[in-house]
Amino acid sequence: MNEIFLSPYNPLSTEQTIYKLWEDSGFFNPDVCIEKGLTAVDADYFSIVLPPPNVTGTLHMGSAYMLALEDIMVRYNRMLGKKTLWIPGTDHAAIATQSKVEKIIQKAEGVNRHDLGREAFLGRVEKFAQESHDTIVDQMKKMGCSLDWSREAFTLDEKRNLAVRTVFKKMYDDGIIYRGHRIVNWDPKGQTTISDDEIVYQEEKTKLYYLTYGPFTIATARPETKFGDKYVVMHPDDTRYTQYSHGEQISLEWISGPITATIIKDESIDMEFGTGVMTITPWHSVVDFEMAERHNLDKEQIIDKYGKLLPIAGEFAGMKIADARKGILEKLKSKGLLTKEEDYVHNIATAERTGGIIEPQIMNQWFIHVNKEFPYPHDNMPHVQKGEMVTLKKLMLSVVENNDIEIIPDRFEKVYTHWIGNLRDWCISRQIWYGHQIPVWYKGDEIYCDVTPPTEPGWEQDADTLDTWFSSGLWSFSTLGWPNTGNSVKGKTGPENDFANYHPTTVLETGYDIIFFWVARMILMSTYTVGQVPFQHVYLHGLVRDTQGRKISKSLGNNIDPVDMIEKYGADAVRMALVIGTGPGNDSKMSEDKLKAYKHFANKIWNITRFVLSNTDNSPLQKQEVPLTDTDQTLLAEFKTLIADIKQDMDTYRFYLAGEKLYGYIWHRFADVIIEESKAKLPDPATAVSTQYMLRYILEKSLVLLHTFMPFIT
RNA sequence: GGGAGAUUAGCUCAGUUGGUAGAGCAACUCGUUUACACCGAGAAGGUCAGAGGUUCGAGUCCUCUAUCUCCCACCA
Repeated sequence: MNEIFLSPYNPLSTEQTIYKLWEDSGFFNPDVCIEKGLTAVDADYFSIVLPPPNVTGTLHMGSAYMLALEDIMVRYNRMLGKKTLWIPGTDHAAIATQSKVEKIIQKAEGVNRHDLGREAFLGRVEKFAQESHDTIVDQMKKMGCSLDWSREAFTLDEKRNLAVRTVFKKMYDDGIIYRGHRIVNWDPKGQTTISDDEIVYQEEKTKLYYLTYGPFTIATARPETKFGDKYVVMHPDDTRYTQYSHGEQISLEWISGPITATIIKDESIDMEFGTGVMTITPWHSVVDFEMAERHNLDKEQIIDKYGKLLPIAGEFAGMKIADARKGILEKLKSKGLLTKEEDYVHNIATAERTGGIIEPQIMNQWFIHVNKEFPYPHDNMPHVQKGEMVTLKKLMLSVVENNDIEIIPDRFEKVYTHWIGNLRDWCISRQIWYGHQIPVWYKGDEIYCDVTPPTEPGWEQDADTLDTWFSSGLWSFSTLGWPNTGNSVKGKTGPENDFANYHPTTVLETGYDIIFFWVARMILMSTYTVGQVPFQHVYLHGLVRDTQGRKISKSLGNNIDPVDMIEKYGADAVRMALVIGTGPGNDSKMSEDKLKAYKHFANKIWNITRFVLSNTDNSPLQKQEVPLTDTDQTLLAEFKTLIADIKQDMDTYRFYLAGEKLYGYIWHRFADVIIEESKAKLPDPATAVSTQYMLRYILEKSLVLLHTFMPFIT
């Protein structure tokens, strides 16, 4: 017996050297496993792409949970003999990373990105991203992740950029991507558009002001936007206003003087709210914009992109809207137009990353058309025929409704389909610098879109970059060699054949909080671009919260660094604590008590091993069958039943159960009962050999089973 | 406004198709037996939120109620 077993288990001193051994072995690379005869060339495959962590700093416990779950799946399938690929990578996270670096340089040097200029600023961002990347990779290795580092990817590297440009061009040619003046979510603070999903609503207590608008009374929470309102809208069935007809013009006195207003009848009006009459501001409200589109009404800009009032506001022009409100109210009051005000609670839209208050604006931006019909060009989707007229929405719905993709837990299928139902065109252009620049060039009125720039002089590239989720959406296939997959052959080894061998990926394992951001976008991109689902199963994990059940956030300062926990309790204990007791889709709380318990378990395993080795080391134990006592036969049969049970749990994604059963068996059955009873049987020549065989068998198999959960100690 | 989830031992949470309630931590008693005190043995602790229903049998299925959490939409 190795004398290492004489002292308690020390994870810190062993984990790093063990990870090194794994890396040197090359077994995380499926090609090496095939070369060395560990995996059959024609074996089934199992593949996962790692949800790439944002290069905005360090990993948190939530990422550690994700890594633990995925490594468990990957090691399990690799041990089953499947060709197993787990691709590592990181995400440039465009706006998140840019705003983080902007904050850093603002604080440290008092400069903003415009002071530095595009090129110099991007240099800073790249340096920051590189440092974050290195930290994150180190953290992933400390967690014991069996990722194939030879295939590492970055959402903004050259290969992924080629994939982005290729998809953009294809969508542009198909009319799926279009440029147009449409209402978008403008963040005056970040000076960029953001998508609907990047909006965070915050409750605000304010006033609802009632204003006299000719013969009507209208209510508004934002008097500063009302300068240009020249349409007054009511429900066609509202009996209070039957004397007014659609299109009728009336003259009235408004904020800056007399105006002519037009009556509009629209069924979207809620007769119950306020007076049942409202004026509209199509340039700065999504709902009003849609109404204006329906009736072909004029739209006028009131607020500029810095959040300041335009000349239409008369003496208030140039003022920030928040500053102007008071003066505007006074003016309304003095003109006798303000009749009533009451307390009002509503939600205001803010930008997730900058906290800026969103001001809807009509702008010329790039969009992905989710409702445009086109003939489906691929012929390998089980429930969509080649040539069938589809939309991106239909594709996204079809694969989940037909179970081409299984979502675990299944209640999220409803969440997903409901979200698709409400989906609007996706605004993909961003006025930030860090990201994939849009592959479109302009010369006067001419537009040129291609994978490569135009060769003639005089063309200028669109300055905007793409929403970070555009490149993330391609992740399942951009990491597998696409678009250079022309010679990709199933059954042949090497990265050039990855697409044929490993796509669709087997499982996407990620947090339920990014089902819309990412899961849906990957489904959109993959079914459209390569005619395959991106993954066959989606396993959604919950959030890891702090001991008080709060969300981990920077402002609360309650982030636990997994590396600190690994140093204190060992990576194996961290993995067990994260995985056990938490089913898919459920949030969990991280407590040090739980970590301590699994560190003790690691030590228990250590001592079990020490006992078994010291009692079987010098025995003539061979691989061949040993005549077993009835007792030992029963014990082994019981153990084999457990293995079958655990295998079933593993196959049905119930890792939390499998881990708990292993824990319970090893500690409270094997150690507390079987080993205790063996102490009487070992010295007896009649039972010694059988007992030794039985102990050794259970120990070795237990370690194998436990390896997926606790790879280092086992 | 729409939807989802939770409510089980003092605390944190498991409990897969309905069949005698489980784990970790904490607390209690005993034990320092040559794998382990990062241990073992034992005992204690729950009308499984409440009410009704289905069933031979319900924490598990159905209905309603209460409380909490989250997601989506966002009304001038």
